[in-house]
Amino acid sequence: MATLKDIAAHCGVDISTVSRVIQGRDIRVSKVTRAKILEAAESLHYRPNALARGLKTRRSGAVVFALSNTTRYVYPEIIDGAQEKAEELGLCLFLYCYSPRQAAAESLIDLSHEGRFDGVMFHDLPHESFIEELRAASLPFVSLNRYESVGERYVCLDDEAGFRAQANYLADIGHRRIGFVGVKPDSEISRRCRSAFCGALEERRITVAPNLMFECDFEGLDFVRVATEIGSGVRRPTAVATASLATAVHLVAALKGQNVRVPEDVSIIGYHDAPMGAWHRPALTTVRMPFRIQGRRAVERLYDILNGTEPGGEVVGPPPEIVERESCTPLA
Amino acid sequence: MATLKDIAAHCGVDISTVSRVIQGRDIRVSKVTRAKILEAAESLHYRPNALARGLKTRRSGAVVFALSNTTRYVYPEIIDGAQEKAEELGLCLFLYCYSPRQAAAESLIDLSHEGRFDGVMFHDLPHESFIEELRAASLPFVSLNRYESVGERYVCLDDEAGFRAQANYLADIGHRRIGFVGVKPDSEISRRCRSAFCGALEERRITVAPNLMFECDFEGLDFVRVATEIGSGVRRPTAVATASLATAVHLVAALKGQNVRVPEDVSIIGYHDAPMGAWHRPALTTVRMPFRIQGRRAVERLYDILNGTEPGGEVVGPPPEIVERESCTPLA
DNA sequence: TTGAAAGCGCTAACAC
DNA sequence: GTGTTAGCGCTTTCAA
Repeated sequence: MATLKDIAAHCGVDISTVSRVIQGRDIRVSKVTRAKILEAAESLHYRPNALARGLKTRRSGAVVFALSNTTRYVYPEIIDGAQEKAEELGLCLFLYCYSPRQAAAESLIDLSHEGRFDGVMFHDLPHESFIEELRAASLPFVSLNRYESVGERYVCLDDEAGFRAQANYLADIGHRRIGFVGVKPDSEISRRCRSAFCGALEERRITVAPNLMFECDFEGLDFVRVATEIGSGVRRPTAVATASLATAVHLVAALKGQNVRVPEDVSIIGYHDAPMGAWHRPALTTVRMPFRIQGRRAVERLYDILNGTEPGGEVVGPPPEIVERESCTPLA
Repeated sequence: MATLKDIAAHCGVDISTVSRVIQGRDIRVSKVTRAKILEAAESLHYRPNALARGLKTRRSGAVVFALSNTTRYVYPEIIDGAQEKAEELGLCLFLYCYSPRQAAAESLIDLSHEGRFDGVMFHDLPHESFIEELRAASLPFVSLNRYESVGERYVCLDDEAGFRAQANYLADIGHRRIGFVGVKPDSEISRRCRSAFCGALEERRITVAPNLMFECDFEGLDFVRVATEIGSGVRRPTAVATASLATAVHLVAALKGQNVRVPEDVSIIGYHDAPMGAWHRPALTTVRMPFRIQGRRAVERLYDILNGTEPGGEVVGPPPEIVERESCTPLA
């Protein structure tokens, strides 16, 4: 690999001059010298050595998106947005998948202390003390989920608006007996989603019956139970909203097992969109949230934090949008 | 962060002595000194600076798993195995998600030239010239898919055995009119899978009718077409094998749209296993492949390559295993 | 068994 | 506008 020294030798100048030109932020270099250096760098395929640079500047120039499981439907869009912004800012974006064997915060802190990256963004909180440990270690972070403990360090979606949109859509197309399948019992986010959903319906004088409020443990097989209760109830709902796309997929499958047809017998609306939503049969009506933009903003904010600015927490737009497909049908 | 210098000062020895002890591979240090140093390192929470070390050794100590899309069902298991082995070897494993905007090989090569990682493993080939470009750039790599162009640098699964097992299972439980839904038309791997599957059946004097051989484009909605052909054919198959778990999921959904029940009307067997297989209704019978071990071996081999040994290409065991669930039923 | 010293490639004062 | 210089934290050869 070519180094500054090579370019300097090639151009008959000092490496400090080359360094200035390569960094591009210094005008105290003559046009001629600059052009000569740039040309040499190009032809020698020069790439600055991130290790040497980082050793000097105490910055690796890399940021990490930490996650426990790659397969969530929403990740590709977040990652793509994040990657796009990272390219624009000259940062290197890696994903880091902490394993069940590790204490997530600890392994991230260790890695950052080794100088492997400068900051981290994440969606899930792998364990209770996660945020506090990052904070105690002064590891710059951005949360993609709003949690009370996060303070100002979040870039999140407007889930209140999302669930209100979901509720209003069902009401708009005539549904009155409505169910809701949330996720992750007892989390703050779970509560927030539920109350936004129910609140929007209440404004329209629609109440969600307690026996139609569910919370599904993703890891288990609770969908079967939910589907049974939905399918066999005396007053079956005409529509059910779910708090994720995957939940909708599983619910439809489980309902099928109960001989409940979607959308003929019951309409299902998901939350978040992904290719699966369109592939699925019936294609899933859902609420589209701006994940790509969230990814972009998260990296941008991490960049700001690394540079000493710390603007307040942020809710990214644009507003949620209903994607109408096959799984919801108006109530005649 | 504590440095070697801090520890040296703390113990009243030279930093070179500390360096030897920290690396752990040098016996030319007295027991007493060693213990003292180790204790100091512990209490100061010393972490070697990967940038400084890498600058000197010309090794970053990081390897990358490159992929285009995180959501594939098989990745978590590969990643977990890879991560596990990386921990054992003292390597740092990052995922790198190349974007559609970039030339994948080029961006990986650039990053490696910056010294950000030493080698790369990957499952998919993002573009035709990928391998050749990596090779031309002398970037160490391991492919998780066997391709002719890869040479010896692969660690792959025994898909021939997998598809034979799949075929034999269906035959064992009495099916004779059998269909097959492959993926990715015209790829080498697609051809290999198909011929292994058909070959195993032919040995039992079962022929797969040409109109029951499908290749589904994942991105499109071909599943509906396939399901229609399967469902409406005069001689409907009693069982259909698919080349992925996701294919099985989509196929079941699409068949449902044709009022074809699984497994009552037709048995479906997937390929590869993942949590989705158990969650799905009907739960999916499938062929379990040793992905975790593949991930482990890939990192191990990358490590070997980085250290100058280049053993031959490798097919990892143990042999495939049929996971019997609900989607297949014996033919009476 | 331990220390001295050079240098990996780069940045950033500072001097000219 | 350009060069000189010191040093980031570490490894490794050589000498003691």
